[in-house]
Amino acid sequence: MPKQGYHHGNLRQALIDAALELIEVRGPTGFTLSEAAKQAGVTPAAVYRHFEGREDLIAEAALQGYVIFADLMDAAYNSGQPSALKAFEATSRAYLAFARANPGHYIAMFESGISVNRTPDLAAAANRANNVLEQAAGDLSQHIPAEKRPPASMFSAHIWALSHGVVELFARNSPGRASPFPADELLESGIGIYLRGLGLVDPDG
Amino acid sequence: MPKQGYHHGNLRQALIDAALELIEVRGPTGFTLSEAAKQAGVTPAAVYRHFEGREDLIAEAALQGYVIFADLMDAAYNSGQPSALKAFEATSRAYLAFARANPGHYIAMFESGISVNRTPDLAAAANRANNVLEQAAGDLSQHIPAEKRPPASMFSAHIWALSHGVVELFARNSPGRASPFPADELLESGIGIYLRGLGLVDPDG
DNA sequence: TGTACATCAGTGAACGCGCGTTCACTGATGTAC
DNA sequence: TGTACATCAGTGAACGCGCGTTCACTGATGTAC
Repeated sequence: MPKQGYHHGNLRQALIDAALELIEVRGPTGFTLSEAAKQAGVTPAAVYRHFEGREDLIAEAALQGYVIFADLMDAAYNSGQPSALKAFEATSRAYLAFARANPGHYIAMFESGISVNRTPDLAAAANRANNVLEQAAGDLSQHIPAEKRPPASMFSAHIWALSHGVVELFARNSPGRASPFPADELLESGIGIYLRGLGLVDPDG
Repeated sequence: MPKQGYHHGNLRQALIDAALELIEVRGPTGFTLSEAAKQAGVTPAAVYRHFEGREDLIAEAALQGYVIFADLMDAAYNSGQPSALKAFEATSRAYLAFARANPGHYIAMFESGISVNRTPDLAAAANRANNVLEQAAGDLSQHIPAEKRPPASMFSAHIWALSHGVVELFARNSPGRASPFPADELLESGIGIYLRGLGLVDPDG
């Protein structure tokens, strides 16, 4: 239970939460440190007790995002085991679900311009998420004859790009850009066709 | 030939060009009207002779982008005729080529937060580009048996999303995110697999 | 061709604003005895 | 349990800055006669 009064109790996390909300609403660069402080009920100067500055606050928000993201992907992967196909499909669904449920995190991670190599922590968290997807793709590609099997990293890059594109163009309400189909349906069907192209699902499915 | 001296001659376009350069370098929100004016060799106040303000300048840059984009897509589509497959593949390649050659335009169009419905001109230009891709997808899908044929708009949304994802994640040097493969190779192979999944190209290709 | 004048694209100074960051400070908390 | 004191998370005032926008103006351009 957070303490009250002069000392905030958990200002650090409150600032991150405020930042996430503002990033979601105002966009990655519309976000201001001062406003985040205000929203947390605190003077802008107080932020400097917990972060080195504006960039550091955003980076921390992104880091928490990557951790949640990697955990989600990992859980999804495991939930589909031992079927390589089910595991793979679950991770794809987890990608979209994460972007939906955590738009602030998603923006901080992918649109804020924060380098993933800013800190070792951040790079590690980002890598962990990437590795889950690559693992899922690798498992699945074992079912393709070795001589016509694309590298797992290419496979996973395709899926990542398709997922990211669906999120950016059709899942967030891009100003003025109407989605022709629900994002999850679009992603699911796209991946289905792609997997058929790899010979991994029934052509008459 | 532009005039010289007190009167600039073609300040309007010079401002748009400066904006495009700055948007490319500084990002969609890092761009400032004052800096664009400075780069065009003019006082910030002069901008208001040609645009209503900052937003209007960005919107104009986006509009020019959509026009170029639609023209490119259209030319690519025609270049592949009468083969539906060639026309389709050419439009996909044109997408990536445009993003590569016109990063400022691309950002103004897709990442600046400018609504595509801001003006009728803008909406029309955006629609024209979209229609080319949808047309190409529609032509191609005629080769799929009608009962297992996805709607052309879904088909084109898949390709658009994949292209956009490749551009965002792997074509621009996303800070700290190394591309596992060249972007064009990634897009080409991804689309190849997708088309195979639709039964539109030789499974042993 | 030369002059008078209207047009209008630019200037430059000023504005109010919110930003990120710094600093000396203060007052609440927690610990030692 | 009570008191003295160290710690440290917050305050609030101040800073310099660049922003977008406005305004009255000026001087170059182009046209009418």
